[in-house]
Amino acid sequence: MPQPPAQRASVLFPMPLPEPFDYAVPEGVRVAPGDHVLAPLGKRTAPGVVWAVGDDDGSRALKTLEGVRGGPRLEKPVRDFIDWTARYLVEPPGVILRTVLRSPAALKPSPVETVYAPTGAAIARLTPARRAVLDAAEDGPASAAELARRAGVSSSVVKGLAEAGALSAREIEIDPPFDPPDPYGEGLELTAQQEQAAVILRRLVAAGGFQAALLDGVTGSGKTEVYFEAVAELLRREADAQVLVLLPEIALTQAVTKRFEDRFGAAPALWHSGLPDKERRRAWREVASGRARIVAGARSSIFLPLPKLRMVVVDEEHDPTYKQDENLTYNARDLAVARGKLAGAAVILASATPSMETLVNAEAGRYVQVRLPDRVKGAVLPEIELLDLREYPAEKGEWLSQPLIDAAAETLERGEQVLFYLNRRGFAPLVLCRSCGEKMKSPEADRWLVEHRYTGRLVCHVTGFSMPKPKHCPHCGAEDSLIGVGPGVERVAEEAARKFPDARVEVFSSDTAASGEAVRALVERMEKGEIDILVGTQIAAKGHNFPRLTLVGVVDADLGLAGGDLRAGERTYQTLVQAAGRAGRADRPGRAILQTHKPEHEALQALKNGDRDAFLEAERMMREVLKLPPYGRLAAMILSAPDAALVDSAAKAIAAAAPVAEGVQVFGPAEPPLGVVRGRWRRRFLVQAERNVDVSAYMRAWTARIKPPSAVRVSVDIEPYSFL
DNA sequence: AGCACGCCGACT
DNA sequence: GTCGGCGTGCTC
Repeated sequence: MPQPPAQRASVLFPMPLPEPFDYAVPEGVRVAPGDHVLAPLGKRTAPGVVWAVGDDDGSRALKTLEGVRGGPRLEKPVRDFIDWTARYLVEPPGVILRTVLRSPAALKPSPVETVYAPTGAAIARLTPARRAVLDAAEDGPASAAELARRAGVSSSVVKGLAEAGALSAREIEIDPPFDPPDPYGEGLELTAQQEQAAVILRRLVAAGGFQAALLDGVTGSGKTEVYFEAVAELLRREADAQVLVLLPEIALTQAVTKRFEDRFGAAPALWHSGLPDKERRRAWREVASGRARIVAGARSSIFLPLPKLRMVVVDEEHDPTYKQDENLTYNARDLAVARGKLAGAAVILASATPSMETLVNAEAGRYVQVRLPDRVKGAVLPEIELLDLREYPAEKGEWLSQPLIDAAAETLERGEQVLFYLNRRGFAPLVLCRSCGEKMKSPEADRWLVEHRYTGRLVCHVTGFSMPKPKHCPHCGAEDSLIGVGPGVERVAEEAARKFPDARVEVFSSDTAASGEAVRALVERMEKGEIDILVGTQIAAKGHNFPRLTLVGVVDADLGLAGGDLRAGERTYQTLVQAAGRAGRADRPGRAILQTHKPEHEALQALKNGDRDAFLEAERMMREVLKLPPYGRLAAMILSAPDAALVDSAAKAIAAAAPVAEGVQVFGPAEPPLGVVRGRWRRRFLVQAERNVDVSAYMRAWTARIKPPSAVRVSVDIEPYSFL
């Protein structure tokens, strides 16, 4: 009998190796691409995933696979996405695989636990201890330890009852599947306009395959209800289809989960980077096995291996938190579109203030455009007023001007809530000496130290450096001469508490809500009306729905209009629209008051007149002339090393190795605004290319030509947001 | 990522 | 004389 040819398997490891490695497949073993295997790697055995299978041509002596692990196979669209993302982000594919395999424990089946329930059988010797356990078991099946705890006895009593036949033992999965969604449930009644939008999206789902759509609707227009209709349509059509809903990290609150429950009768599988191990394991396994149908998560969930992905929703698609800047740099919104293409899934990008990138794609006809210009249920867009601070200056040392204070007083009297928005953490953005004029600077970055009064410290918001506020000026030695200048949220909160002594005032910033959990708690207290005045940074301006919030006061609308960030104008506009959009989402009319020194600025005028198009047109022209995204492409290369001489010599060599290519310009090396971060000196190159240039390919070619010393770290950022 | 090899400083 | 620091290089 002829021997079948020996098989060879290429295995990708979740490590920064340049490519998959080849292994011989043992006789009698069958593997397919996507299978999880164990393979010898150097002196150890490492887990990996089969990337390709072929005949072993014997051209190279291969080691042999050590075993096949169980676990849900990574399907072709997921593997394709890993390969595509690796090339796009200029990373080894194993690095992307590693982020996909975020819960190694999830490859094993769910651990089980034995639970006991009463059988009702009579029992000969019913001691008090046994009686107590049987009573406790009436409350529902539970483990031996749990029953013993409830009954206040030892767990051996439970075992005894099980042997005597009064309790029956059953194994249950500790990680239970998620309840299936019911696509036939009643949604909220749609307005005519929402129904029109829903029809377009349903048709898009019915057509099947990849298509991206922009769902462009003002705050409060009911975008969620509309895309829920598309989700329901999909789940009705395809019995095993999966949906991924991306949300800004901050939006993963009780309120959002509840909306899914109300519509589909079941909570979605939730995913974010802070998930505890047990929940992470459960969610990953259920998602990867295809059992979880609706997954809602933060940006990292774009890497979940959904085998039957048919729809991706990116809610608040313009939100800058979709861009991850640390470790692996990626923009989940961009990856979502690519993933939809590879998986043949519909992609819905929803926003009240779409990014320029998405708008241009929609207008060029690459995305279907769906508009929702009105708010629902009679809720109207807040009236936006510009308050000229030159005309109504605040009192000296204060930041709220009289008309804003009056408006807040009226709002509180009606039992409604106020948000004062100021995108500045801490108490005062600058600390100086009254006696000699010395300004307190961060030791490692060219930044002022910010006074935080709650902690009594001076903090650098860039490096994280902090020190207690000194009693004496470090320059001239004068005592108690250091004073904070300018407003931060803490100082405005202090002022609000002074003006409204009976109001419950709280600060909402990354200092007072450091974890996702703390954010959720604060949002819930605001929803319940346990806070009267919220003084918040950016973090407070994102997609929450506070029905009793009817006044938003923007303390300094000019902040962010200046500065070198290419998206500063766009982002200021988006943030102010979002902040203003907080007001009056339910049936109460809202008001937004923007304090400004430049009421004539085009961004503010556009806001006031509700004229988004005028603002966008100005922004678009600027980008087009400067060949900035989406009219051009950007990439950055960032070097860092423990000393300046090393990073400079490496930068020189790397600059010399930059390939010459048509339509590509390389700027740098430049010392970035944050020249030194955590003891590492940094240098930065910026690559600007024509729209038709494959900037990832350019960066791959460049990085392949350099071999910097190992102490120098090199990272690539495709379409950078931050220029620090 | 691991893990080994390798070449310079303080210890029994 | 050795133990061990982490810089460098390799893993099919």
